[in-house]
Formats: sequence, structure tokens, C-alpha cells
Amino acid sequence: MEIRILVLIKSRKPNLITSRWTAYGYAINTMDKKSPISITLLERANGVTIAQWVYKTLRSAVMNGEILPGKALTIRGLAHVLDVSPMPVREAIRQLSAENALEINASRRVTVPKMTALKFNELCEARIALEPHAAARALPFVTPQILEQLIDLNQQGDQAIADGKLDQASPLNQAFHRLLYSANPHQVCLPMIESLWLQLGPFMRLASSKLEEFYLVDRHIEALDAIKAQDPFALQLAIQADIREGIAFASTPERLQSFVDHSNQIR
Amino acid sequence: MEIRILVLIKSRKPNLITSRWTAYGYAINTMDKKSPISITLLERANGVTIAQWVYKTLRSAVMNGEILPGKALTIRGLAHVLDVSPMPVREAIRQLSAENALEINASRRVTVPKMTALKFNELCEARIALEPHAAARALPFVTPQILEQLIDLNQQGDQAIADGKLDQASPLNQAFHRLLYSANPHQVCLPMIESLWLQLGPFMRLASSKLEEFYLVDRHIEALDAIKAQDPFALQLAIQADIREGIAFASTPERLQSFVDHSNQIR
DNA sequence: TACACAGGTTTGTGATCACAAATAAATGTT
DNA sequence: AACATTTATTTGTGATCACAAACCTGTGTA
Repeated sequence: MEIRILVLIKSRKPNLITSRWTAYGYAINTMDKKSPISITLLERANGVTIAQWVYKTLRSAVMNGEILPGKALTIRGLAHVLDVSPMPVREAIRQLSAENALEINASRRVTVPKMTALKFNELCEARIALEPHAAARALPFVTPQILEQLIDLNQQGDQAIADGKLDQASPLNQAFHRLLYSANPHQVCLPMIESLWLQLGPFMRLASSKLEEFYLVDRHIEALDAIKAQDPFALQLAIQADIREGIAFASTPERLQSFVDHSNQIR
Repeated sequence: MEIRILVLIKSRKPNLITSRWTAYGYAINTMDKKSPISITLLERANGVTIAQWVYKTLRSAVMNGEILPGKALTIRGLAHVLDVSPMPVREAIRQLSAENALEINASRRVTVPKMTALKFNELCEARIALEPHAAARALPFVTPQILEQLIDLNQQGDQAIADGKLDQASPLNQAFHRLLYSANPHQVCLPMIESLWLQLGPFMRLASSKLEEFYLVDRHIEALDAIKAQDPFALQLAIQADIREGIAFASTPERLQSFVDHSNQIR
């Protein structure tokens, strides 16, 4: 049962009436006091444990910027939203914090980390240190079949952009990179690269929401050419250029700072 | 109570007597049937949660090669050894597997991953891609105080080697690198680098146990000189050389393979 | 001797509960 | 009106339990 009434209540948050008594539309039912977290639920495949499903769901929510940086997440709150017990949520949170996708502060509160301009630079430079390397190490293992899949993914990405389906472009871009790097059967960099993507993801999403027009560019053609030519150096250059141009919206420190402010200001 | 008797028992493992009945010194007490996992317990600092303590303890056990690659770990078994409930062990295992220090196979069995020659190469090349980069990014932030601490750590390391305390050398070497990289206040690479160390750790320990004499060399002097000169390129070269020489015991594919075989053969 | 099968046991998973710490809210004081 | 204090609530942590799946081990069969 939920009763919504307009009532004068005390609060620390100053308002127009007095500094102590403010008008609020307040739900008596304590259930509604909980902060309005809403995340898109993924489909739960067969044979997947609840903990894994919670992990993937939370991961995609973070990646897509559905959880605002700085917002406190609670185990019970998430468990309630996801309609599971707190147990799998605990494990998922622990796993995500190990990947630096979530932050656990000293008093054990869980948040999506806030972005700073300097941290953004560090993350991008780390990508540039790792991804061209991973690409070059994978190059000898790219079979014609994989090359074909890469070409296909690239075309899908171009098509998505042409159709204005910008929300599909980023996952397709990631799929392109992931497929290339994982051609290497002894790949050890991919988890680290995914962690970097995960840390950049929410910011990219929130920042791009500020752009009226968001021109997506990539250097996949050059990368594919380098693969065909089995030229590791050209491939590294293409991947590096691809990364740098993907963050061109932060071309100057001032623009980057304005995006950072924007992504942290949203309430 | 433990009773050890020599008894003929059936077993799948063929032996000299018949293929089905073998002689075993067998402990009747079922408690002793459990695999003999023994790990050194770390001290539990004040205010540290049990889960964190379990995490650190397991982490150091993996790093020091106390748990043999391929050996199945059970939550209850570890909980019994560590004298805690299964709950914190679950969280620690989940965290370590997210850092690729432990492997969870399809049927949810937890093991320390086995090393292969190719994976070893990948891990080392990943270190070389990341660590010089992290060093160069940290260089502008190395204060005179940090430089002093680095010099001190280097001397401690040299002293440990001179005193034959080889078990102290590796942690001191890691501390040197860690301190350098973490001079950068916006460091994002360190968790990834630590993950690489963690994956290499058990193998390095098991491999070095095969060496009668294990000459430890480092290029810390060159690194310190480069820091003093604020020369990022020289620093990168020094770190790269430091890493490469640290794995010189695997100088040829054949030698590496023999170490891999050895580290996986131990029972 | 090799393989399949059946039993008993162990194991991971997920739910629930108790408790102390942390947070939030209300009250008191200046 | 601002700050300190008390009270109430929420929260993370860790323990215990139930259950199904996986595993081990001995037995039967070809």
C-alpha cells in the first residue's frame, strides 16, 4: 500500500519555505524512499548462474551509463530491483570492483567511479599502450575466416551509423576490436582491455549525450588492409589512430573538462 | 583420531599388484582424505574484514606458489584451513578469478591456472608493453622523497641478494616497481600490472626452485639514473631491460619448456 | 581389462538470519 | 539559524542451511 501526500517535513536540505521545514511530495510507504535505480535487465540464458547474470546485467548497466557516477549502490537495493537475493549481488559487485568498474570506498559504499580529465587521459593512453600491442600479437593468428568476420562487423558498424542507430555502433566497434585481439589463442591482454573499456564506458556515454551530433569515425579500413598485408606496424598505427579519433570529441583540455563536468553534474 | 594402516584397496590408479587392487597407506579417518592444502596465514590487521584477509592470504599463497597449478580448490576446504565460514572465501575466490589469478572451469572448479610456454611469452610481452609505459607516465610525478625511497628499496634488494635471502628479493623488486608506477596520482595501469605479476608469480617461484643457483639481476641503477635525468625514454629502456633480464632463465624455448614441464609436473 | 552404471558423498549456489557499523533523521542546545 | 546530540533505520558482513549438480568410488558387464 502506498500513500502519497503533500506534507511539510523537516529536512536538512534547504528549500523555499524555511531552512528546516520543506514541502515535499512524500511517500509514507518506506519502500519508496529508496533511490530510483532502474537498469535494463538482460535475458538470462539457460545454465547461467544467477550471480553471472547479475554480473552481466550490472556490467552492461555501468557500461551504458545507466548508473550515474557517484550514486551509491546498495546490495539490498540492487537485489530488490533484480528480484534476487543479496547473495549473487554481492559476488557480482565484488567481481566488478576487481575490474575497477565499481569503487568500494572506505566505509564500503559502492559507486560508479567519477571521471576526471587526468584519469581520462590515463585510461586512453593505457588503451594506446595495450591495444596496438594486442593487435600486433594477434595478427599472425588472424585466419581468413576471422578476417571475413571482421569485415562483416565493420560493415555492420558502418550501416548502423548510416542508419542513425548510434547505440549499436559502440558495441559493434568493441566487437570488432575484441574479435581481432582474441584471434591470439594465448591472449592475456583482453581482460585488461575490457577493464579499460568498462572504466571509459559510462563517461563516453554520458559525454556523448551532450553532443547534438556525434560523428563516429574509425580506422577499421586501414586496420583491415594492414591485416591483409600482414603488416604489424601498419596495424598498430591503424589501431592507435582508431582509438585517438574515437576520443576526438575531447580534442582540447577545455572541451574535455566541460564533458567531465557535465557527466558528473547530472543528478 | 587418525589411524594409518597398510591395506589393499581398489583403485583406478594402476599399480604393481594388479590393475585394480593396489597397496596404499590409507587414512581411515575421512577428514584426512582431504587434499593436504597448507598455506601460510597472514596476520589479520585491525579493521580488516575477514573477506579481505582471506583475499590477501590466498593471493600471497598463489603468488608464492604454495598452491600447485591444476590442484582443485574447494570453498569449504579453504574455509576449513583458514578457519572461517565459506562466505568470505567465496568472495575472495571470485575476486581473484576476476584478476585471472584463479581459474573457474565450466563445472565451477577452482584451480591455479597452469602455465604454458606461449602464455608465459604473452604475459612477459604484456609486461613490457605496460610497465615502461607506466614508468614514463609516472616520471613527472617522482618527487625527491619518492626517489629516495626507490634508492632505499633498491639497496634493500641488493642487500637481500648479497645475504642470500632470495625469498625477500622478489617482493622488494616488486615494491620498487610498484612505488615507481604509483607515483602517478592518476595511475590506472597498476592493477593490470599487478594482475600480470600474479599470473607469473607461481610459475616464477616453481621454476626458480629448479635452479641450483639463481642469479638475480636488475637494471634499477639505470632506472634511477633515468629518473634523476628526467629522461622518459631512458627510463622505458631501463624498465624493459629489467623485465627481460628478470626472465633470462627462460632464454631459449627449450629451457622455457623444461621449466614449464617442471612446474606442472610437481605433484 | 576396459567400459558403463549406480550408490553415496562432496561441492557450489543461493536464500535467510543475526549483528555491528554506518547512515539518516529527528531532537536538543546555543 | 547553525551546530551538537540522540534515536531510528539502513547497510555490509559473516554464518548457517537446503538443494541440485558434480564428483568419486565401488560394482557389474562385455
